[in-house]
Amino acid sequence: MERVTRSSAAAKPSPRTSASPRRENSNGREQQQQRRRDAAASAARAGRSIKKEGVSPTRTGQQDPLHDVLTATLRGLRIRKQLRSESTAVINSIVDVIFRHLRSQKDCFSSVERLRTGSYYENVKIRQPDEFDVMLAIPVRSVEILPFDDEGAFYSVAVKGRCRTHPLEQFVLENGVVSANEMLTKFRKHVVNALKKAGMTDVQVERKKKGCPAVTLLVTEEDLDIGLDIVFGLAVHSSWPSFTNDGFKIEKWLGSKTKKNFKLKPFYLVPKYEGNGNEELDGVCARDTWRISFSHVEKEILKSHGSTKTCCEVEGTQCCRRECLKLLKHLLKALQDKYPKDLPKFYSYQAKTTLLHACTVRVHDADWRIEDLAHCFHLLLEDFQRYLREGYLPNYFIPTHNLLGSKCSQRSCNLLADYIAFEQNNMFPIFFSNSCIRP
DNA sequence: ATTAGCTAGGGGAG
DNA sequence: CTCCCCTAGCTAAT
Repeated sequence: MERVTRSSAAAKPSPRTSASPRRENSNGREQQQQRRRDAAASAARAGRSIKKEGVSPTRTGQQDPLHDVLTATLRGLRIRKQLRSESTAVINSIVDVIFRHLRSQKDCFSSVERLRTGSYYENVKIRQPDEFDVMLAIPVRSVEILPFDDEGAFYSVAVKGRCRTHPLEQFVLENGVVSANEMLTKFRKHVVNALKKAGMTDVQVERKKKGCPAVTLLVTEEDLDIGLDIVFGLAVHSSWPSFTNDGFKIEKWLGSKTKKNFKLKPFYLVPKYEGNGNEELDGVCARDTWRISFSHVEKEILKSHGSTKTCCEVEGTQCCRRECLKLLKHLLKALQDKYPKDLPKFYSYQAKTTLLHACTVRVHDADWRIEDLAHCFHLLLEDFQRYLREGYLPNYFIPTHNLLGSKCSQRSCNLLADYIAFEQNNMFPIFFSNSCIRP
């Protein structure tokens, strides 16, 4: 464990409670901040004087080697500022070209809205700025949404009253449903045309993948390959499907007023299906169905994730919710790299969902203090292992939708749980393997 | 549509 | 470590 020692010596935990503000305009403000710094320092001293107890990571873990390991790991996961600048510049210019092109169309695509979603824009992207998700969604009203599967994840869309002037009319099939497949194909053509018109020949368009709601673009920037998912979607302005009624339990965490406001917002449907697309139900083909998405809500609650408004603000207490998610994502990725045969079908959305469930149970900011990172991460891993052993991880919004569904066998779930347990019990040796350390 | 003010986060200087 | 500055993204006023 020589490496652990070396690394923990290098990493000094720095509670953000003692971070200074950017500007200090007045003396009163300065004094106030000095008082806060003093308080933080004395709290840290008190923490250090508490004796270590028990086997699980201690709270107030400043003296805990595990805390140092995790802090050092998080440091290594940070995205370099320069890389960030370079990649956002190129990504933004591409998205801009596509967005403007769509807005200038004569069809329904002229009303698309741009939504930056996914981990990069949620500030939980790790290591490299190499994956971007942008959803371009058409707002729709007067449509009827019918569940396509038992779990409530997939839906078909029909235009109410078959009105001739409905913007989606050109994509309505004989059976009355709006064809996800045809809309995605048209969307794809628009994207390709936009890039061609702008002369962006260095942007590769990835082959269409069955059941994938995005046009994936590949950009090579210096020594970094960037994947840009342009996700197509419908923004449905009507009440959320009843399958959401037992999910999204944020009342105790973020409050019922917050929840009510979220439920006034639209939900999204993306052209996505499972299987080969030919399965039919009530005359609707799977390839013409949509999967529900709440990525706008996920982004917003990850950004303002505190039960108090001041969580993580300079004036407030610092929490480790996002840090826990970064670590879990990183652990999952590292294990997948190490055991590619065993763990093919896991993805970071499962990690995000695990965190959302954890926030729903451990609702207070005090349950996630940054000093308790090791303890909080420990609990999150316990949660994740429990879902894996049960073979059931409910979608945060649609609890009947199992994110460890058919594609994740119970065998691979158990294996992943075993690997996680081993890492947890051995100070995460995988965080010290070559692939996890930045040169 | 443009712009100014704000926050989160990286990182450089000392 | 502290202090300070920079950038990207977002929001709301104009």
